[in-house]
Amino acid sequence: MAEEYVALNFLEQIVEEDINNGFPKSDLRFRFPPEPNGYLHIGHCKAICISFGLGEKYNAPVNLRFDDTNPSKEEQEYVDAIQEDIKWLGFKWDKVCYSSDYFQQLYDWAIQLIKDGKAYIDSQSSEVMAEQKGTPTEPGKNSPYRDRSVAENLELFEKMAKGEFAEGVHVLRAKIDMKSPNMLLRDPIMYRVINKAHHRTGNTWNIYPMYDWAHGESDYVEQVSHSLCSLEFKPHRPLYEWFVDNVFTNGVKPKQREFARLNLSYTIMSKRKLLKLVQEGIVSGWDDPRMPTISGIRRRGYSPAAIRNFIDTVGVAKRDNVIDVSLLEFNVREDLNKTAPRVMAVLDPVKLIIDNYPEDQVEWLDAENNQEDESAGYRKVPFSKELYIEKDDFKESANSKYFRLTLGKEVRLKNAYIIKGESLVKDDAGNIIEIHCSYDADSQSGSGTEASLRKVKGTLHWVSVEQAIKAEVRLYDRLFNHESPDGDKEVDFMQHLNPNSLETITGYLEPSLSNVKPGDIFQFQRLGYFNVDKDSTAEHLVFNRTVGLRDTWSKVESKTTHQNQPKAAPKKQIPQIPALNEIKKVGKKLAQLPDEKRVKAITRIRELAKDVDFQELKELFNTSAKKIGTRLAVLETLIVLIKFDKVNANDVEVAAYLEEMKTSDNELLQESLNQL
RNA sequence: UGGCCUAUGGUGUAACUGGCAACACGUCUGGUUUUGGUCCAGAAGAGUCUAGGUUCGAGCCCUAGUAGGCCAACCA
Repeated sequence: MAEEYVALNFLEQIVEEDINNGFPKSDLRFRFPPEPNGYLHIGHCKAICISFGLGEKYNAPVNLRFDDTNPSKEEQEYVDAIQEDIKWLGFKWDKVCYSSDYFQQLYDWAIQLIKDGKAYIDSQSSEVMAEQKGTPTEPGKNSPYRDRSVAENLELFEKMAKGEFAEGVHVLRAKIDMKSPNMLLRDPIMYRVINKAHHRTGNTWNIYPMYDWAHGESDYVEQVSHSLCSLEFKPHRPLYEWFVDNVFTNGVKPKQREFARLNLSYTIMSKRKLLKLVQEGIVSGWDDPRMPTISGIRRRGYSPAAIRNFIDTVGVAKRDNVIDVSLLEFNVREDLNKTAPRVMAVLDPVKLIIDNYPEDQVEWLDAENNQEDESAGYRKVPFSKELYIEKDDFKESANSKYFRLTLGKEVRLKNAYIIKGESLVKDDAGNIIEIHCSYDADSQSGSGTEASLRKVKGTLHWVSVEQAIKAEVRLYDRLFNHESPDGDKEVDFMQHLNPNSLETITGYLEPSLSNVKPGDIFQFQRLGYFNVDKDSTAEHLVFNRTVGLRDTWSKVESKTTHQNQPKAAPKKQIPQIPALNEIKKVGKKLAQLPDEKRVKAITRIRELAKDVDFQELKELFNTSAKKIGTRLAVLETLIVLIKFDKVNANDVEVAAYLEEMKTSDNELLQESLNQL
């Protein structure tokens, strides 16, 4: 009977609660408010999915509103790109709006605030104003212009609007509270003079509203019910509400709520920094497939469904987070696996010659397009005496873990025959230039013969040398080789660029791929997903590697054969945490650990203990008796400090503590005490 | 030295008015497989930042700490 409870994120809970409190469902309205000063990136996808997702969930309208209040940074190019990106993600907005649509209304409201004595013209330099503003720990001081007469304010404001003043001479400020602990409430600027043409209003205005003034009022004009933004706007909320409250007459009063933005490991999200990559030519443009921009990941071959699933799985909450890129990649593979046709392509070729195959024969064999989707059907692939296979798929000698081609062993050629390695041709330098094999003519795939049903361990992909078509293949790797490229305060993010983020090679493809169009996506079997780049032409095909397949073999391989080689990818950086914190962490579960592990953990604690400050440790002296693990860790740490003469065992507090420990009947504690 | 926010396995998110901490990714086993992919079965991994308190009972409530984030642009 009871309705099944579905977990809601905290924003959905807020909406749900409002509805339960009588807010009419039909008044629900959301908005996505990008500033058109750059391209949207994967982080924006979260914001888009949240607001548009709520719109879909409650069948409520969602406005796309360009927050275009600063003509010195904003451009039409971005407006267009943003619309394209949102459409591509599959969302539909109710109206396209612009903050600039409300410039007149905002101006009128500003005049009203002046008349109400709630806003004034300040005529000081920005430096002086900044000084008067105080600091987070000291209150600010009132501007000498704070009590200008309404008439004078009105006159100056009108002249500002008409362009009679140069930039920086006067600003309009809200009269709130220069002593507020919230810096944003210390008489924030509402308008500044900017003598630049606006991409939509041209030269109509010489003053432009600041974000805080424009944003809440725009929400109110549009009757947005829930205005959702990222956490850094939390301190703006009181100001948002102050502005709305001071113009509100009727209708819906919009409500701002904040969520944690998305961060991705090995990625930067700052528009400013992304712009730098573009401007310095590190990448080919905003849509370079290595960029985290929506246009970049689109060009890379990521699908809208994959991205929406990804955003869904990361969830919405209020704490800072760093999502592992591998989760994004998982979602991409998951979606592409269902839809991408399979083809064969060899990217690092070596010639394979079938000695017992007729010289000039070409067979066109049936190949299944997608075993995940029966309706995808079959295609023909040419088979002949001379093929290419991947260099990696052959080893002269290998252990039993290696399922691929070696001399004397059989493997299956995908969609074709079973072959056996016979001999090699090498050049003077000892490089393998030809692998010779024999094939079992009765073993053709799908023929149903006894030979064809034989189990062989490995299956290789291949292409026929004669019919193969060449293509440029761009192999991408992460743009940065640091988990948090801009999280490092000492090192500039540019220092963390991965010099090998793009490798361009020539690949050999089966001929069915000769008629592909930009955007088409395939699985190159056993290699990964690849899509056709927009640079591709009929004469010169260009493929991007979207993402590799999950590769269990590389793990096995690096474990067995490459144990001594350093890892290609840098090890995950473990942030340095204070010794005592780690001791607490290790210590907590100490009592439950099996003996062997506990010995290890204690060794670790003893190492860390040297760096612990006694004053800090002391605070843990009154750990409750039942928390044996923590007590044990504290005791061990203390003993180390005593041994290093950093603490005197006869110190009153120490002695008392040790006495207390002696009264415990816990064996582990007693064991530790025996060290003394 | 101020204000605000946050703290749950390696990562991210759950746990509805307090009731045996769940799901996904990742990791590890095993099975299926003409992709070392997919799929299937299973396992390990946190006792919820610390110390107190309230309660029969706390991840949820209270207090005090600690750690991290945000806030002093005529940016958004």
